[in-house]
Amino acid sequence: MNLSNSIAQMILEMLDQDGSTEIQRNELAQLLGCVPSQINYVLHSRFTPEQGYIVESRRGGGGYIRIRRVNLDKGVMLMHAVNAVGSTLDEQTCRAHVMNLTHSGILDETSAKLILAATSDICFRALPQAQRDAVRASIFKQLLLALN
Amino acid sequence: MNLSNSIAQMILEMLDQDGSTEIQRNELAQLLGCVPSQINYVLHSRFTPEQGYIVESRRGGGGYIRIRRVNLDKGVMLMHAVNAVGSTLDEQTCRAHVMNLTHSGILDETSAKLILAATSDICFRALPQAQRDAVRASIFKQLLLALN
DNA sequence: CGGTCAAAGGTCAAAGAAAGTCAAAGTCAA
DNA sequence: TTGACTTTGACTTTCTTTGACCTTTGACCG
Repeated sequence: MNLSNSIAQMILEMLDQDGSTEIQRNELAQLLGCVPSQINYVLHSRFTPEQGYIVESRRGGGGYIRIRRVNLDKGVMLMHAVNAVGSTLDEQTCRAHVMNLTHSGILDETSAKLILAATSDICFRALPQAQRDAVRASIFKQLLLALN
Repeated sequence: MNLSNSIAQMILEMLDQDGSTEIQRNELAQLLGCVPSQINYVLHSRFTPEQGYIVESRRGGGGYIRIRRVNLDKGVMLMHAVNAVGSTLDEQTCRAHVMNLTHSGILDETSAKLILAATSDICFRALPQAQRDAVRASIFKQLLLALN
């Protein structure tokens, strides 16, 4: 097997722990007996966002390269939720959806808070009961679409 | 971990007490076994006003360096925006508010997108014109409050 | 007073430590 | 043989560490 594949596999193994790992470029290169920039090549060819990875790094003393696996089907999950909502949506069901997405790691805390705030019944005091759930459904769907 | 991070962490811990701390540059440097100007470096790279800190100091005998965490008046700015909105809010004005808060660094990109989505006219198709601006005002305020 | 001095803290530039870029050379399968 | 993928290494950029030198402040002394 070629060098790049070995490096990729090694990184994959490190990711298996918890979907995230931090490496020292030079150290890893030495361990593998390759040139440091080889690591960059592997990262660019096999750990791209399209392939579901986020790579962050820092230069200088104490520098590092952090690689995280992200949930590739974020878009899919969001669309799923959008499609599950009909033309009306009551507050309880909406909350359930948000919790679901949060647990799946698709919504961060702030986004979840915002969505809950925008779909809370408090916002619709001015409206007759009949219309509240319709507006909530619209807003919820728009919000999810905005995140896509 | 590198020296600068250790220093920063130590300062952060001191700040945890009450959001404000006073250090002696030389003393701290000696404690950490580093050169005193290293402290300045950390202060300049990690405790800037942009990052929500105010650093004051005094030279000479009995000199000191005081570091305070400021609220970057996020709360204040948000409340300001909330108060600026009456019982109705048209889409244009709303957009202006969002842009404003984004520029001030109070809203990140995702939050801004979500707020725009939730207050967009598309969400209120089911409502008569008269009610749209009222609901938008409610939602916008709820959103800002949620961020506080 | 005004001057002097020691005790802080401040500045800056050079050296060091990572990581990033890029283009040239090598490999390999179709 | 060619084109895509790999490998290498020289050079660049960014962040950190260090040390020499500068400025400010307050106390003390004549």
